[in-house]
Amino acid sequence: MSTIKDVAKAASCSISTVSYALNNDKRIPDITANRIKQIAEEIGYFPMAAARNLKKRNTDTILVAISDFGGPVYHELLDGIQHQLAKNGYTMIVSTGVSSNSLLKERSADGAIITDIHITDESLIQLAKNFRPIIVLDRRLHDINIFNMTIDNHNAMLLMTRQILKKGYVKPAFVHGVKDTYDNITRFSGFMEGLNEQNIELHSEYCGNFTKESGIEIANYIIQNNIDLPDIFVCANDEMAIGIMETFQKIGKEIPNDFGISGFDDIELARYVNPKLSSIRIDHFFWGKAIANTVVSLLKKEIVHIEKQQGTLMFRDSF
Amino acid sequence: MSTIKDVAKAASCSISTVSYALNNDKRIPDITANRIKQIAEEIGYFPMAAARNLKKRNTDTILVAISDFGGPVYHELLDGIQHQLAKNGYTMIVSTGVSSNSLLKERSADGAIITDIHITDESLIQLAKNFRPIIVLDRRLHDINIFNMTIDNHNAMLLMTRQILKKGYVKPAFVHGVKDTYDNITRFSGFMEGLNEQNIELHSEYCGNFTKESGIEIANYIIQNNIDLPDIFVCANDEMAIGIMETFQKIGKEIPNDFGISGFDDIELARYVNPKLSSIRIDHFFWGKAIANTVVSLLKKEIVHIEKQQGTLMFRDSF
DNA sequence: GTGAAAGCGCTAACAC
DNA sequence: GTGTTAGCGCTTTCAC
Repeated sequence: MSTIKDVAKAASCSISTVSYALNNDKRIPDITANRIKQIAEEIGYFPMAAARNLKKRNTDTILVAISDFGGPVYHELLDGIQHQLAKNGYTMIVSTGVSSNSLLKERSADGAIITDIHITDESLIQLAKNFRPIIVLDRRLHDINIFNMTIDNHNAMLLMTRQILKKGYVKPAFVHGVKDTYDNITRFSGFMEGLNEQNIELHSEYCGNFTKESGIEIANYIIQNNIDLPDIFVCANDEMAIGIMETFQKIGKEIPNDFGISGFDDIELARYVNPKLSSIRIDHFFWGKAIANTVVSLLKKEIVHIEKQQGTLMFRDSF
Repeated sequence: MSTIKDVAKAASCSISTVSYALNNDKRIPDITANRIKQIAEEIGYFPMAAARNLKKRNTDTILVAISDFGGPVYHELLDGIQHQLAKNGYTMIVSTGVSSNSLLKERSADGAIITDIHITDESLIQLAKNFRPIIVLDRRLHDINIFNMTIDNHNAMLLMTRQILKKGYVKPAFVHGVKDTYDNITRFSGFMEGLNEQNIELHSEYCGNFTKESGIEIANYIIQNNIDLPDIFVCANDEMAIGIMETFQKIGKEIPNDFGISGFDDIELARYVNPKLSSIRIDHFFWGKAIANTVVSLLKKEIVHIEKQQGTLMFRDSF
């Protein structure tokens, strides 16, 4: 492995000159700089991140911590973040699980974007004591170094609920995801506000965990216990909705004749299930770019204005 | 930000003692070690990666470079890799686009797993001059520091083709993905071997780029130019197959009555389209774990035995 | 315009 | 069992 010393030796100059040349310091004339760059290239020299980071006390890297790579929701978000970060000269690294914690604590990145329910609020607040900025997408935290960029779940769900009630549904059920998560709480509150506006009572509620499997379990539970059906299931996300749909269809129920159903996220599958699932679409690519811009601005100590990301109602055939 | 010096001061000992204690050196008695750990905890000290990496000349991190986060194929693979890497005390970071190149050149990781068609063979071979190990999943490269862990596309496609021909299809077309990629070349060669075994001629071939959109374009091209249809489209992946299916169905074609179709990868959608798409399933989670194990062994300088990952034929309703 | 040298935060060889 | 110290590869201040 070649170091800056090797380049200096080959170019018969000092290491500081090499460093200046490679970092485009204007003090070095172009002729010299180009010669040095050429030699560095020939030798196959590239500055080592660890050394540069240690000296400069920054990494030009942003960490994105996600819950897992399994969900269908992250792709566009990550692509959007990467796109915009690259434009601004930052490197994006993505991690899950225990890796995220190590990377954060070891300060392997200058900033962090968190959407990982496994990382506790406490650990984030602890981290924020000497790490900034932290952008959280999946919760609301109040700390000088933490910035909340969330989806306006409440509003989107309120609008959706209004449309549902307008269609004449009067026995609505809510299907929760992981109960104490930001997404679930705010989606539920938007739904309840919609119900209250029309003085409609909540018919029933079920608790899943945002997975299709939990939707299947809920449906089976209802079927096996012969529980009175709502006339519409309003679900905290698409995956649970799809699980419920498929399970009821297996025993011959017809949607939306026997009951309606709605989702949230507008995953690709929503357009493939039969009937097509009505849902709420978030432009994740756009949102990702906005998040990246915010991190970059924050890193530059600029003043930022943060708005909740709005959703678009996608009416299809499921209610 | 607290450093090892702060801990040393607080514990009234030298920084080396702190370092030893925190790294569980047996020379430090448990009582002392625990006291120091406790103090470090209170102070909120955590070793800085850049400093440790610089000194130790390794990062305990593995980089996974992928083409993008958009495809449906990577999730399980990444989860599998992360799972097994974490078990062995390694941190996984994932990157795309230009980020991958920087991270690699700057030696931000000890090893790399590459499945990114945007990274050229040349740059990989260049990198391999002083970086090891590099595991490539999407090509075959011969270099002392590069290890090829690929899917046995040829064999899987050969087996699939045999079954197709056994069903009586005689006018088979092949739908290419990005033409000079390893996956496309080997899938095509397996297909051709199957044809040759039975002396069946290739009816026609089309060239897409592994996306659903390219499948749609191909189908539209065929329709608009009124081209003679094959009796089966053998596609280099599911997404193109689904694009083709949907486009022909829009003009009233029925599958598999009017023609058959097959895919590769067995993405989740394959089971949701109508008719359900026959495809070739790769156990990506398992494969990911195998890849991680290989990297870890390589890093420990152990001898590794690498086998191509086999696929499973999933016969459904599309031919 | 260029070079010498300090020092970032750590680990580990060496001394005691 | 603990402390002193060199040095990893860079950037940057300061001197010339």
